[in-house]
Amino acid sequence: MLKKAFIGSLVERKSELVGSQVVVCGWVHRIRDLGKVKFLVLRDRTGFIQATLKAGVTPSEVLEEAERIKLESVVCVEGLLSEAPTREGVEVKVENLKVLSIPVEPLPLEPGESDKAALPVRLKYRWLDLRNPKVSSIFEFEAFVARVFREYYASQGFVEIFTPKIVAAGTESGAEVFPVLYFDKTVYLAQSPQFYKQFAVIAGLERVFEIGPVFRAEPHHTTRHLNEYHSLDIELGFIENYHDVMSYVEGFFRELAKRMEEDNTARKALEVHGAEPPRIPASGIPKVRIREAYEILRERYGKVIPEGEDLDSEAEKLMASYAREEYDSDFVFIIEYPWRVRPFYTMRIDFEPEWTYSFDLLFRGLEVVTGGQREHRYERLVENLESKGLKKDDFQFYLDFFKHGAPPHGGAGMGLERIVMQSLKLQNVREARMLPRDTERVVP
RNA sequence: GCCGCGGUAGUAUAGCCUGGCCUAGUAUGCGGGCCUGUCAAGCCCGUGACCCGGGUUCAAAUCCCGGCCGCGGCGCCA
Repeated sequence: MLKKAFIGSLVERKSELVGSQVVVCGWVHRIRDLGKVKFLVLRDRTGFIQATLKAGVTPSEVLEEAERIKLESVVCVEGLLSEAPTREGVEVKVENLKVLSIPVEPLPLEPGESDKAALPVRLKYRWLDLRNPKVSSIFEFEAFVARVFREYYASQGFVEIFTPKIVAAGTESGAEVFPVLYFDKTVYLAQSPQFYKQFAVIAGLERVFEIGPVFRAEPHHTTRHLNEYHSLDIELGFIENYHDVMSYVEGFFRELAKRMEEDNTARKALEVHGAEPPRIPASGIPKVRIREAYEILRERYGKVIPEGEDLDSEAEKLMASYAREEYDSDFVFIIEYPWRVRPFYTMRIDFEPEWTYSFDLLFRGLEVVTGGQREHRYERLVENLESKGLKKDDFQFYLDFFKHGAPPHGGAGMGLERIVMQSLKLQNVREARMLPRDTERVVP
């Protein structure tokens, strides 16, 4: 390895390393050339460090080589780590220098302040945008969320599964899937692992989770939709009711909030974005029946949502204010959604079939989780399908799973990028995706 | 899909409403020069832009129409 340590760790261990030889590799973030003294600020994802070259001290062939360096050149320097009046408190007195790469044309975007550029420009030159530590911290944070998700559910006895992304039919409707040419037939990109995570539960794995991409062919033009995003899915068998599912969802967010306080990477990301870990009341995330929500919205905010309709995004924001004011919570569960706005596999309430055992979780006013109890009784499932006007034949492969013993079960799907967006208070989900795919964008 | 807003150097912007004072200003980058302790280094010189097409007018970055591209709201959803 050319590089032995991240810059951040060298700086962290400065008290033991000062006075010793170090090798530092990174990108040239700044060049301050005073003629006979030259300062290079080197950067990697973990931090900055100054490298100093001085006429009469640094070997002349090294000084000469340093003349070639431009901003964002990739270099390794070797020298004595010394105390210095820099931000980091140290600098490297360069004795040897290797230029590994020099930009071949002027930079279209300056990494140091790329977050001030317009989003389309940043996305076009994302490899430069990501060099801005404020931007890379988003993806370190995303990895953190995924890691906590994986660790939390594994610790609760869930098995990680990997389901197909090439599927024969859409999950709920046919309209919002991307067709793909698969040998001599048309298949689709999965818009949810829904059927297959239920498959895994019924197949006896009982509790499963998956982190994977999903594809939505909707032509949205908003700050909260992507055509390709990552779904954090869970599904569990032998539940008593859908509150069991919500407990596991809440458990994850509680763990996530806790680890945001403890984890250095997460803390740093929150700090540079001016965000704080979410507030969850000790008494639990509040649960509001959607029928109550209609009333709250009407009486408290003068916002009318007709009975049996879904909440629109304004209503979701208002319910977030309600949760903050009444419960000091950044989260609120909206429960018992109307049957007409939920997919056919949702379990309906026995004595009120127009309503369902389902929920959404709003995080600071944005829907980040959807879940509920699934219908596991074969005949009921067929009825549900018919009630939605769907053809039984199109879903027979799925119905077959339920023919040979299916426990009561439920689950949820969470949008990874949305969780990152809301945690860090980003203005646009695209910022939470390294290379977002939207209606127009397929490169880079 | 429907609706709204926008497009000025590599980047970020001023100018547009109220046409002429625009030979299009500023910052940063880029090229060159000075400087032995800078830290968003500083100073000097230079470089570089009105999305495309049509129209109105003596005169268009500015007003009008069309196109292309971008952004956002709604719907739908994570």
